[in-house]
Amino acid sequence: MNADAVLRLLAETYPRARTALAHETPFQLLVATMLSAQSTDAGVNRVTAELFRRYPDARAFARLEPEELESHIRTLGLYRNKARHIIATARKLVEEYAGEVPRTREELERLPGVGPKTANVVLANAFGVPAIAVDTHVHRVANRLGLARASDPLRTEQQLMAVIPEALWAPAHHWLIWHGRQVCHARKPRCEGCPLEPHCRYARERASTREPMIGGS
DNA sequence: ATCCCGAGGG
DNA sequence: CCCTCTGGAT
Repeated sequence: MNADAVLRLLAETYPRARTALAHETPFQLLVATMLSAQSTDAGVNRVTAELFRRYPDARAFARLEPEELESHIRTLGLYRNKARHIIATARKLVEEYAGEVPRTREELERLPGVGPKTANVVLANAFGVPAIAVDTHVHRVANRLGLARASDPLRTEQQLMAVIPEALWAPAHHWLIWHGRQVCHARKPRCEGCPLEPHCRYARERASTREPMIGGS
């Protein structure tokens, strides 16, 4: 593997890759992240622009009826679960945290509809807590590049944090996800034109064996 | 037709 | 561990 090269390329391509969820407060980032499952940033940003204008904070969301929220987020998929969870979380925030978002992983994961991935995104992007959330894409890309080698997401996160300088953890998280979606697909990766191809173990195996051993997920 | 930046529930 | 929820992108 070639961690230095990967990190250098990461720094170069990151500004173009950044597809952050639009938000102005930790609560808004929490909601946007909960909406992002099985959806695109563009789609989420499109609905939250209107949503956050009308319902800017946890207190406003806590008063929402599910049907009302569903009508805003229907195009994002999984809308019933998302609406139910977001409202339940908003109500819990109002009742137990004075409408604010808690800052610990344990408290975040106790909110309805908030799991390890969502908690990590909020911790890293709203509260500056060092973390690299490992999802399907992060895991696959890291494996292919040789930055991490594990079937266990926790182990992968630790390996990534060991290889990547702390200042780059947040960018790396965004970049790995973006790259996994746009370029390094599970099935049909677009290795042609990928700036990492010369450093990528997967690309090498793919070129030589026609059936690479390093897979997705 | 197939896959998805996830969580809850059986 | 496996299933389900959903529309949208490819």
